[in-house]
Parts: sequence; C-alpha cells; structure tokens
Amino acid sequence: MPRQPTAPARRSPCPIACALDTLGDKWTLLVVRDLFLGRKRFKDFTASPEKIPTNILSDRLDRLVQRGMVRQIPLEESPGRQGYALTEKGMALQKVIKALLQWGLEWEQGTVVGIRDRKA
Amino acid sequence: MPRQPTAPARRSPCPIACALDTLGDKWTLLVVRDLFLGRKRFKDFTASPEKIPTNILSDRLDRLVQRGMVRQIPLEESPGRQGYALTEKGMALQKVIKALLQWGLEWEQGTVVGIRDRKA
DNA sequence: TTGAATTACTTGCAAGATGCAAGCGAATAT
DNA sequence: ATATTCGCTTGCATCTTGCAAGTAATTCAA
Repeated sequence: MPRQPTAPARRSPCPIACALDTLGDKWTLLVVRDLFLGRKRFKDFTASPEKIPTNILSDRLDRLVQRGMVRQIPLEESPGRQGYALTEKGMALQKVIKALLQWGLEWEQGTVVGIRDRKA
Repeated sequence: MPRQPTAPARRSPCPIACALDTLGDKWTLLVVRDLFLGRKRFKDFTASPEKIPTNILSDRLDRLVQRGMVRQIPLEESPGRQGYALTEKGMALQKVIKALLQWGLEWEQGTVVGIRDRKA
C-alpha cells in the first residue's frame, strides 16, 4: 500500500514533549523569533547574527509550514518571490518566546534585547 | 598554556539564542519538566514515558549542573546516593515550561496533562 | 552474610543531524 | 545584455543521538 507521508511519531502525549518534538532544537525557535520581528524573506533570516546555515533554514521553514505554524505569503514588494509569516498557531508561541527572552535576560549575563543584523 | 574547560561559545548576545544554547534540544526541557514534577533520582527520569536514553540523561544532567540550573542534593531516604534538584536559576524556567505546556495543550491535539510512568 | 537485584552510570558503535562550501536556476538591478 | 542577488539544493566531513551492552557501587532477600 502506498503510504501517506507519515507525521513523525510523538514521544508521548505530554504537551511539553509534543511541543518539543517540533520546537526542540537550536534553530527552530530562532526562526520563530525572527518571524515575530517581522522578517519575511529567506535572506532576512540568514542576516540574523546567529548565521543559520541555509540548508537548515530551508528545512526548518518547511517543517514549520508542514506543522501549521508558518504559511507562505506573497511579497507585494517583489511579486514572483515568496515570503513567510506566522499563522495563528505560530503567533500563539509568543508566550514561549517571551518567557525565554525574560529568562535569558535575567539569568544569562551579557545578553541584550534588540538583535541586529551584522550590517546594521 | 593549560586551558580552562572553555564554556561553549555563544552564537549571539540575544537572550533567546543564549537560552537555546543550553535548552535548545529535544531532551533538556523534559528533564527540567521532570524536576518541576519533583523527580530527583536518575531512575525517576528514566521512568518518564519518553524513555530518555541513559547516556543522554547523564549528559543533560551534567550540563544543567555546569550551567547552574540544577544542583546535586543528598537523598535522605538513601544516603550515599545523589539526587538532583532545580536551583533558583532552574526554577526561573517555570514560565517557559508553562508556556510550552499551554501551547501544546491548545494546539497539538491528543495531548494531555499529567504524565505517568509506564508502570503507573 | 552471601548472592541477586537495582541503581547510576560509561562505553562502543550505527544512524541521523549539523554545518560549511559550492553550485544553480530564477528574479532583479545596471 | 550582463552581472548580481536571491532562494534554495547537493555533497561531504563532523558532531550528536540512540540503542545495547557492560560495570561498579549500593540495597535487598534468604
């Protein structure tokens, strides 16, 4: 029988574990952060100071789209190019991002808000 | 010159990126979740339904201790054995855990609160 | 008190993920 | 028309993960 592209199995029904099945890696939530900052295009994400490799970026954007946190949007400033934006499900991650931001600021010294591209 | 065991380099001064330098993987925050649930001992963590491999557990506990989120504690019920508990810095992750929990519950269907060991 | 479990790990290895560099076709700028 | 940027994909070396097995130190049971 031909198989539907199987959703990767969940480790458990725990909502935290399930969230981490998608979000639990070094890069995914940084892409989400950039989307909250209004970044839309591939090059915008690569311009962030963490310098995400393009193959990883491509993969993470795909996964976020597949899992319904991001959708592709047309870019009115350049038609024929695609951009990315958070869906409602993606927007709902705001509390997670804020909690990480506050924790980092309070407990990891030397961190500052307001990321800039390396060419600011 | 002999070198101090170097702290792994930060990707950027962004507090979110910095938080993810420690927390950004599939397992670390599940260990933190278990600590919030009152689990103290190695075997308690291995009993969680996600079945963390013991080498990963060992590594993650070490890293959490190194980075100041967890400390080792004596176990009064069996002296000569060590347990683990959250420090203040670790406790401060409560909002992160709660945000992930709420997001998972709301957006990932089939998730439920109240994890159980497989032998409940 | 002696032997059998249990606990808290470590080690080895196969498989998968990551990161760098290069390449490549479609859009855009000159 | 040509050059450059953009949005990727591919290959490959390296690092990380996950499974199984092993081990030394408790603890338990007879």
